Amino acid sequence: MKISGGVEWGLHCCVVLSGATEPVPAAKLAEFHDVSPSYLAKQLQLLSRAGLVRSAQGHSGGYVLTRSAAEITVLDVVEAIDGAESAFRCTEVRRRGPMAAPPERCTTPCPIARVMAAADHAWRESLRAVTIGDLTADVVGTTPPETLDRALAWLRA
Amino acid sequence: MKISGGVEWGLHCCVVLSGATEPVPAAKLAEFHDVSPSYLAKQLQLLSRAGLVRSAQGHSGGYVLTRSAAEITVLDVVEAIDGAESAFRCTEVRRRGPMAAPPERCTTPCPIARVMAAADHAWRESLRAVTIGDLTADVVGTTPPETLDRALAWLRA
DNA sequence: GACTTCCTACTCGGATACTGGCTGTCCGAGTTCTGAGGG
DNA sequence: CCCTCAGAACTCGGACAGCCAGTATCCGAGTAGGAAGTC
Repeated sequence: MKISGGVEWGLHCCVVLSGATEPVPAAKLAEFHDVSPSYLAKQLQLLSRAGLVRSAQGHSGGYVLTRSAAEITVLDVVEAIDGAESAFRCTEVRRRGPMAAPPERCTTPCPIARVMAAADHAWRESLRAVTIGDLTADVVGTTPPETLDRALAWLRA
Repeated sequence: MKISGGVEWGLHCCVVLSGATEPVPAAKLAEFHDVSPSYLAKQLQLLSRAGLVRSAQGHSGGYVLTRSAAEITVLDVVEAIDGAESAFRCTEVRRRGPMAAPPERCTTPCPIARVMAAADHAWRESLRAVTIGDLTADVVGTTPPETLDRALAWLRA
């Protein structure tokens, strides 16, 4: 099991966007994080489709958050990029083979699927409890103000 | 993000093994679940390497649980087959690019990595709370005794 | 000087190749049971 | 009747191809800003 690497990029981009006041182009975000511009563009498109960011075309265009960073959870970003379906998919093994369970016995989900679904739920709830605003506050609280100003100035330039 | 399909097979096999009294060959487990024998053998090898099952070779050999089903957690099986490392891997994006954080500022993990690690921990704890014995008890409690007997007899034959 | 027009440059968006890991398969090494043969 | 031994069948274990999702990339469509020209 491996989560898409684009999730990390998307989260970093959201944190950066939460501090910016003007639209930030994808190319600038890519250079800021030193990652592939083309591939990062794909992740930003996913964020755009999910309605987390809005894109502005043309000169001085770029990406902006559609709502306050405190209103965007980490889970929103993860699901936008990595998909919302559970990592575990029950293939209904119990209905196969010589001892296949009859359909009338399968009204409730397989116990295994239930356990995996519960774990998946716990994972998602944990991610839902944290917002991009929380992440930004953490970064702001542990970084010298002059460094933050330099970064914002670099983004503007 | 997608979990290996072998995890589901491994869990089903552990439940079956918890009810068997004699070693069960991989081929029989595969036929019981109607899955590829060769591929299931691979998953059973992983369980064997993790020390969850013990293999017996030769005539009337097969696999047996090494300890009581109540002593084997679902997490044990998942980690044996899917690996124990976290699904999220921090690539230390903050240390790259023109605004790279200096090493002395990276004594604590990146906030993003911390959030993902916490979610991963919640997921694992949820899986650790359930044992194979719990799963077996669920199956036994919701299946007619005669069906259970037929299944055990089929395994023996 | 102000307005209109056009043009350029910049932006995103979707369509297109490539790669690593999961999926699926195979054959060889080792062990246990069985049966025959001899004492 | 018991023991020994050889054979055969069955088991696991690791090594070998195939396929799909994720990775990485590119070029075209569309738009905002700016400069030039005109009134």
